[in-house]
Amino acid sequence: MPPSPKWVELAEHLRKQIASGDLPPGEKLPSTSQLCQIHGVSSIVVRNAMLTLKAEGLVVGVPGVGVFVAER
Amino acid sequence: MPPSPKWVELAEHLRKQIASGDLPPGEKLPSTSQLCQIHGVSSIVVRNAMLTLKAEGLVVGVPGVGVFVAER
DNA sequence: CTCTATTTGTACGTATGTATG
DNA sequence: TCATACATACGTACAAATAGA
Repeated sequence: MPPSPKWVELAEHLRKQIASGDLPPGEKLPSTSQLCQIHGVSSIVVRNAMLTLKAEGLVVGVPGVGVFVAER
Repeated sequence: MPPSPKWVELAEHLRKQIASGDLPPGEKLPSTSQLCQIHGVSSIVVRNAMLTLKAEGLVVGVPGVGVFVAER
């Protein structure tokens, strides 16, 4: 049972929140710094998770504003 | 016209090679170090490109061996 | 079978640029 | 103009897996 990487777990965590409606479309996610503090991880973990979620089209990053849940 | 990030260009470059058959399924891609040297980029660029391609299911990484083009 | 080299994967830190408010 | 926040980019280290001598 290979332990999942931190960034995978973070990505799945956010994916669940989006799927469950806890994070509705248009909702702003916590900032990178906030996610680092909340989950006790480094920026790389958050970075990789965001990169994956963006590649999946689940979230959209807006520079200077934040990362938002995609509309569809 | 926003200049595409290096890792996006690298990912698209590899994607084209896969789509065109230049890199057939099962083919081994150059190693991370090789890609860094070939394209004159850092490991982060290669890392992000690989992360994206793996998320898309286009390539499969095998630790200790290399990264291969997915079978389908 | 053991040792070593190679390669991928994960992880941390930091700097610069850009865009928004 | 300044503060905030995301995006890109570079460097490095360690662990695990595999192949080859």
